[in-house]
Amino acid sequence: MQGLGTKRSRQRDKIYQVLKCTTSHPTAEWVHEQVRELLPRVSLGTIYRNLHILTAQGKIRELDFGEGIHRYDATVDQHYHFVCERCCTVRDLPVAPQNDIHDRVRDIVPGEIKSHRLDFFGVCSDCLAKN
Amino acid sequence: MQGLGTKRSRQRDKIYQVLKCTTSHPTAEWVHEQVRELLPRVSLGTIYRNLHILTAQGKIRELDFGEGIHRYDATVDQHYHFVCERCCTVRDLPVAPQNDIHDRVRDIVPGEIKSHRLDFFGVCSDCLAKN
DNA sequence: ATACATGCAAATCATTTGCGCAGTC
DNA sequence: GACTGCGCAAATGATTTGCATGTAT
Repeated sequence: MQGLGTKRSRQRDKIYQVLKCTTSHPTAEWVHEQVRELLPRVSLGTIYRNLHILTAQGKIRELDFGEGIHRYDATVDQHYHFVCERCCTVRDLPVAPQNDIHDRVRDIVPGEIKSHRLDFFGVCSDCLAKN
Repeated sequence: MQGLGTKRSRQRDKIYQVLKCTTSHPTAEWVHEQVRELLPRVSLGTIYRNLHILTAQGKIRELDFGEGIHRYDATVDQHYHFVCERCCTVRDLPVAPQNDIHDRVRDIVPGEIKSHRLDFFGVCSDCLAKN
């Protein structure tokens, strides 16, 4: 017994590649559809299993914006998100971590802050243009 | 037909009261247990239906910290949260909205920012004390 | 050869919904 | 009395898991 994710598989390789090659933040379902084009018999179970393995390996990140559906992101360095409330697209924001924010709340936090999560919500330029 | 939430019910009143009287951010399950002590026959379905009605009325807020379970909060003005990674307790942080943060990313956001969400993660003082 | 990975189908788990009855206005 | 809300049980939808078989090392 060596552990999960120790042996390669065509399925996992493809799943990772799909995530690497998109700037959207897909759902497991969408990844499934993409992988299916190369490997028509992949099951959703395999997609989920591998998304978890890749997450555990730190190669991808699992996101959740409170719609009950997980999304996945191959950009693993800390970054923020901008969520369009109209089309639900999620975009990465290339900003350095604003860790000075911790100072603003340190006094009132009953404990030790390790990290934070910052998401912005609004309407993206695409949707603005459609008005 | 006047719409949902137009007629009062003992169940909804109690659900709201339970949320008002706790500083924790309970799950629907926990609310169910509490309400059950007064009304032993309430169903989980009723809890969910009313949590949605109260949310729609703006009397409570539905939260989600990415564990697949919703949590509810009777504090509806904008505020931040501190989540203890060890005991999963969620605490409100009494800080004014830091809307100047918008300025830091406005240039790089492809659209119009309307709001943001900021959560801090770490270890709460209770858990720190247990070491 | 051995342990990990897959496909499939069945199982979970939180949440939602349809329905007939009960409560509120 | 009309319409909303309830309890119950069945349905849903995303995700997980058991199992027999396939595959990488």
